[in-house]
Amino acid sequence: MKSPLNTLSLKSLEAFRAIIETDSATAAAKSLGITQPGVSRLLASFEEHVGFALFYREKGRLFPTEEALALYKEVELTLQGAERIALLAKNIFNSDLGWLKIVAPNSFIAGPLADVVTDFLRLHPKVKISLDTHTPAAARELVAHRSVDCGFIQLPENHPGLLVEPVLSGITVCALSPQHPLASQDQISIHDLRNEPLILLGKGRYSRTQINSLFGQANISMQIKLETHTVAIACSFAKRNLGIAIVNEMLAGQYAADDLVLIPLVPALTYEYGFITSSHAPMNRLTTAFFKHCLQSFTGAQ
Amino acid sequence: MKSPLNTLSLKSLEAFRAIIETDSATAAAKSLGITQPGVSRLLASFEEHVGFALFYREKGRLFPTEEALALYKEVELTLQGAERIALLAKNIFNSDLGWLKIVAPNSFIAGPLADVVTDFLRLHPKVKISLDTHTPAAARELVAHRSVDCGFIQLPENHPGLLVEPVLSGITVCALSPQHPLASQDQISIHDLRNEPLILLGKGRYSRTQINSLFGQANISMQIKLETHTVAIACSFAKRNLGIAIVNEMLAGQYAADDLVLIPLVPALTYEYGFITSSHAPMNRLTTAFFKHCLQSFTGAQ
DNA sequence: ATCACCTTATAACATATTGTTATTGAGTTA
DNA sequence: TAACTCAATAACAATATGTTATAAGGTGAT
Repeated sequence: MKSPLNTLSLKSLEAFRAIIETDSATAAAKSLGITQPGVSRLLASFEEHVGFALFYREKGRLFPTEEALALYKEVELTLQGAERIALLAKNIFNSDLGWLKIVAPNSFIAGPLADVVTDFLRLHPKVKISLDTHTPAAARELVAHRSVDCGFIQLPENHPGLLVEPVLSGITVCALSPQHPLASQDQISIHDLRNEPLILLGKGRYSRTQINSLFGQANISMQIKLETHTVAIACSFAKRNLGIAIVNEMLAGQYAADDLVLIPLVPALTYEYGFITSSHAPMNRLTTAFFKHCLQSFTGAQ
Repeated sequence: MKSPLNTLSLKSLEAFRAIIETDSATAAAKSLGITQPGVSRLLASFEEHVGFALFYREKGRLFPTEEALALYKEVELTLQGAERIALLAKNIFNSDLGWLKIVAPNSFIAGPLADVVTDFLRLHPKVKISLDTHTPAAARELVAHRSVDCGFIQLPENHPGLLVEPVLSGITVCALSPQHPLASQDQISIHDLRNEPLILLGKGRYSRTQINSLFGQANISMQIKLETHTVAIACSFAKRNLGIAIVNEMLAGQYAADDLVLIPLVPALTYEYGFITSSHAPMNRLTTAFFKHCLQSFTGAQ
């Protein structure tokens, strides 16, 4: 015998417990959903394992010995432990448990992610989520090093430690006050923007580069009135007619209202966001469930 | 599935724990004393039971998922529980554990039982014993009703609720002071006791009846000087030369010394003591162990 | 590149465990 | 006595668990 558990089995323990609790092998069999001879033999094998009789047989019935009653407590505890394992496994299987850490741009959280996360938490009531915002560079590292479970980031993205799944794309729009002369057009061309005061954001980022090169190719100089870092701020100044903000429609959508109109820019400039996880280990179940939920929400609701 | 434990087995749990702890299926196999394919399959069956992967396979090796680490704690606790069962069973098997309740006459405890109990406690260090004295009638009932585990009682005994095993017999002796004229004889006949002041005990008990009928048959009247209830008291008066005490040698042996001699009475009158337990249920292991120990001590040492 | 040496997984098979049904024997009850 | 209940056992089927042999992939040293 290498280990004291070699011949011990959970079934024997269950049978033993059931006999103690029902005072009969026949009743135990019923409660376990097996037949009486099965219970008799499971008991015999447990008795053989411990090396002494657990019940004395009298008048064709079973009566627990003192030893059996002494063992019963421990057996009960162990079986409860085993049941906890099964329950925990079930919760994990249903992704009903855990702490999901997500990193995403602030405006992405306030915009497309808000409803998705809300729904996900409703579907998995015991799950906790932490949502943080960092610079794209920091976000990449946090995800790659698995300090967080997943993130959303603007594409393209080719960090070697990341797995990237495109999840959402949107167009670039001009956000402007209804009072603005261009506000009645159903699209705004790049040429319309010549000499218009602009509100731009994301200096140094890919999307900004795209805009820059668009103007460059059309040989139009940009009249930058204000540079900022968030879509919310850009929109709030556009609303005050300080100029025209060039923003991601997906993120600006939440600010469109009576005092702010969004008009597509031509030529179209698409933004694409990706779901990122570490390539060093596969997604855990909760992250996988969240990813699927995102795909469904984004493609279904789009 | 009637129960969540249906396909769960301790072996799977052990394999899972061993893999987590050794970081490899090969090492786990070694630590479990089985082969690596066996471990692989036990793991596969556990993964099938929980319904999701517990390790991800990369570069031909196993790496635990977050889910596996979450389960590990519970698994560890449950296996420790199972090991406690095995340990407890072993202790019970060795009769190393428990509380043994014994009832016996006071002089029997102080006499033959003293060394036996001492030895037994040395052999089973974790065992606790309670030793009580009651009237024979009370002792019978206590044992029969299983308020105590066993007892010693003078035979014959035919209470229907008792199992009786004779364990010890001894002869009747006269206890007297060395100054007494009869003290130099190597035996004392019943006729020698005519007109001798006697110290007798156990009025109404079987052994006293025996003595009475012995004198009756020899047509000798008894000169009873003192009646008492314990051998110790009878001997202490005999020591003071108040008279001759007629006592059980087995019980009086402990008082024999320079100032008290024990001389066999003829015709011989034997005392017999029995070990009694309840006939309503078999002896538990500890009681059985104690009984065997008594038999060995009494027959071996006699 | 090739070789030796790791790893894990799988196939094929032997044995043990765990379930089944049918039956027996013992005890209780009408 | 007949009808019932309970536990044990035999005989068998299915499953679990072990084995050995082998495959497939990664690592590291020639």
